[in-house]
Amino acid sequence: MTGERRKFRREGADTRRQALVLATLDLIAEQGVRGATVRAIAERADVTQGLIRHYFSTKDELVQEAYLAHMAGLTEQTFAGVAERETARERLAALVVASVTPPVVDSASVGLWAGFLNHVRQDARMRAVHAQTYHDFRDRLEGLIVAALEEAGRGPDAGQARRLAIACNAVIDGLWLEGGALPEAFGPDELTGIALTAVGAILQLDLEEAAKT
Amino acid sequence: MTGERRKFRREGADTRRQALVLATLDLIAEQGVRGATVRAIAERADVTQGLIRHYFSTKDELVQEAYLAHMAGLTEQTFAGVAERETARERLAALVVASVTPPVVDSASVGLWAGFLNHVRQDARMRAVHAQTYHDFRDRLEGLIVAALEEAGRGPDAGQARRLAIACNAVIDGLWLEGGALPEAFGPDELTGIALTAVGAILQLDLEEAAKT
DNA sequence: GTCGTAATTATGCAAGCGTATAATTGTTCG
DNA sequence: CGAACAATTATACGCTTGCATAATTACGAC
Repeated sequence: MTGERRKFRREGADTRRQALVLATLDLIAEQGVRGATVRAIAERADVTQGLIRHYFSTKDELVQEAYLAHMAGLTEQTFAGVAERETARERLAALVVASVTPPVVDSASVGLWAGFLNHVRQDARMRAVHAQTYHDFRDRLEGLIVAALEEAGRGPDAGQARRLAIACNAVIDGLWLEGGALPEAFGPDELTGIALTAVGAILQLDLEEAAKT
Repeated sequence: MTGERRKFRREGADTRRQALVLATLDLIAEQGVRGATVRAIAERADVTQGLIRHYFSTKDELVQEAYLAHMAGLTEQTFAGVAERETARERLAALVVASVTPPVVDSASVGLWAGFLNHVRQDARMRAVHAQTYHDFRDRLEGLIVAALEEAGRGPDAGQARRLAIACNAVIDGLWLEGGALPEAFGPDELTGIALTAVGAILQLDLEEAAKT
């Protein structure tokens, strides 16, 4: 019984890095940050742990890249299908609906986000990623809000637009969070209706009709 | 130089348990869950680590109790001073303001909450505490909303009341979260104004005037 | 007082962690 | 075909972790 050395295939750097990032996200989502050990990540990505050090000089570096990937994916999922809509109001409604619907609303995704938050509070680079993601999303939301209001003949000034975007973003974030953290607390389409009504009330726009398109 | 054994005082069980819980919360808030090791907690509480096992049969038990204490404290802080107000609308406004103002809005507090969330997703007992805290807060909020609307001559039905409470709760949660996670992103009283306007818009009530009382 | 006991300290252990480094092996290029 | 090189595996080290257990000590009861 000679201990046989494991066979392996060579892969490009991008492929391997991506696989490791994906494995990291899976593990954090499933078992929290504690479960995402170097050994577990390597096993999930079907490599040995030494390889991680070959692509990331430290584990924090890997975690940081995973965070970036997760946040980018979240924003992308949320805005998918928004641009196709005809009117600005419909685009806004589509964004609101997507924000509180799977796959964006998801227990694992919220857990992932929460797991990262403490890293964010301690690492300056991760804090920068966090701030950038947040402002990026809010700016795009603000753009949609301004367009929808102008479409309705009401152009808000800059200060108003900012405040409206913050408020709408808060509703969306709050519902996203609660929907992910307590999935069984809400009915199937309940969050969608509440989100449209609430954002509509804040902006004084009828979004519920616009969402049906 | 004989290694001198450490002097100590005997304390009641309640005192020590509370001290350990407080030390745990401090550490999680400051350094995240990773920093809250048994040894660090003991040092912060000025005892040796063995004592923790004397009061809590496992570390998770201590963490669970700390979570309970934190959530209870948060709710208590939020509702402090609400009952004293004259009208229901003023009470509601006071609650909204308190929810997005320090000490409730606080980076460490949000970090603490996020740090617990992953424990919550994995431990059934912690999930129960989480759900209970959330529903408790939302029910009290719903009570205030119904009272304020009735005061204004508009009594919502049960379904409406529930949806309004969920929406207002989402605004509050979202602003609480963002205010705590990105303190520098908002002006001093900005969150207060936005919260009052947004909740007021959802309920179609003027809360900004009521908050001045 | 001194005695009993519960509170507290001291010490140790096995497991898991991130990281470092040396040994192999697949791949590419002449 | 063979040599060079990077990708990958294998192994090990030092540290920290949560938990266990034995040794001490403060404090109240009598």
